[in-house]
Amino acid sequence: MLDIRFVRDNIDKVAKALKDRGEETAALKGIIDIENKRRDLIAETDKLRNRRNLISKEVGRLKARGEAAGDLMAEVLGFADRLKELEESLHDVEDKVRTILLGIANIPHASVPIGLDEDDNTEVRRVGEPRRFNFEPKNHWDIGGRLGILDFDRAVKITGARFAVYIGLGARLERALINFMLDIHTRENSYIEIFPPVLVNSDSMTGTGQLPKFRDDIFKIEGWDYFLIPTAEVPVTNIHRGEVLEAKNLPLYYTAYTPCFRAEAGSHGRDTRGLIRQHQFNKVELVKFVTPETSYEELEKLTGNAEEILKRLEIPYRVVDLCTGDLGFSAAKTYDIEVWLPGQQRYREISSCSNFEDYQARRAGIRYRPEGRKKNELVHTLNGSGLAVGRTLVAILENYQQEDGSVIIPEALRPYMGVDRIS
RNA sequence: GGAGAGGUGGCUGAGUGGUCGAAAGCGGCGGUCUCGAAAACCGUUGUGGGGGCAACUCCACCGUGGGUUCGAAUCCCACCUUCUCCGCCA
Repeated sequence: MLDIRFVRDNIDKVAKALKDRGEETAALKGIIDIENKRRDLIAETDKLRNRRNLISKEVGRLKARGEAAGDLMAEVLGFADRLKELEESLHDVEDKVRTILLGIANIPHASVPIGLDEDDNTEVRRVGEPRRFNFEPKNHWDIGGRLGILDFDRAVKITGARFAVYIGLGARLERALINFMLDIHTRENSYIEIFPPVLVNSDSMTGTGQLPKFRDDIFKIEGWDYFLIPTAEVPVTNIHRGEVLEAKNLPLYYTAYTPCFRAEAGSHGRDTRGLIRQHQFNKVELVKFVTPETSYEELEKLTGNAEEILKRLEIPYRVVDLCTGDLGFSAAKTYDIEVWLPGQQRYREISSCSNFEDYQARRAGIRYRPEGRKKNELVHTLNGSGLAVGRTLVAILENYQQEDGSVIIPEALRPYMGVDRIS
């Protein structure tokens, strides 16, 4: 959420930001009027409340002395209805302002390339050489199917489309990857491990920005104000919702493995086969709470932490700087990490690392008290996948496949697998 | 699921209708003392918002949302939540 005072004073900047994102600016129309109305209402209600408070005190004094106070009490009754009306209008207008603000996307950082869609993203770096195959590399669903470690047909029976059953060494590989990632992040990069609830309430979903705008993308539990998390970002960021953090405890680094659930509304026909786009998938997430002046430096470090996993696994990837049109709703800047998939002959997103600046912190009320200063400030929040586990498994199957259909396990993963090949 | 007791400032904890935004203690910060520190003593110390260049001033906030009243931390209703006992349960 943007600061209403910022919006009021910089309406042109906000409009340009939305335009750069390719979003409607209609929401901005009238927000200034509503905000002015809000402030007028505050002035008027406060004036009446002040009068009422003064009178009430006087009534108290008079009654203590046993004197009559009927006239004063009558005066308050004279404007009681008016005050009630004003308070209701104020309530109403405050809700309106908040609703509009909740629907306005974050302002992209100045360094974000202007562009329409993913074709305008800027490649930042490429790491690792795609392997040359002396045979036609297969898709991961073919590899996994033949090895008997992935079963999509039975998942349809159990649940439906966009689910998978992992079997035997397939299940073990998924679990090995989770442990491998968590171990690196906790032991080498001092992230604190979290295992959060995977059902969250609507306040949490609003805090990180999924609600109210992206209701269709998430699963809701019928009859409850509970939602299945689309990412661990939601419960982990909301750990500190409504809190004032100690400056000396910042930056805070958290990592969490969770299953993630996405409705994938509007992506019918895309990635219908295989593990790439599932309703349920595993992810190890990295979340940071930092002071504003360090957040961009922290974004670079966080992205590096995610990249480290692919380096250890020796899988080629590239990092792209998302353009304004591809940037997520709450993010000010995002780096995507894309792995090379020989089966598709292209790079596919495996991690998204973002700096939200104070956008989520303002929604969720996450502040800190800066050293030596009196006023509390909003923290900056960041998060990134470190990594999407299912897609990492895909990358391993496709990059490490052999002509005979077997798959070699990357060196770094062997202690977690207990075997060096799946065949 | 049933019965009961609670939710007050960073923490502990008083406050059951009228200068209560809230006693007291602890903690924090500043100072005196000290070579320095501790102790002791003195002072200070919640959040958000409106107006004002500022000094300052006003409003709101005692789990959340409603209600009663001239006036609510205090009374009423609903909800959330914590604890204890019983039941159930991986």
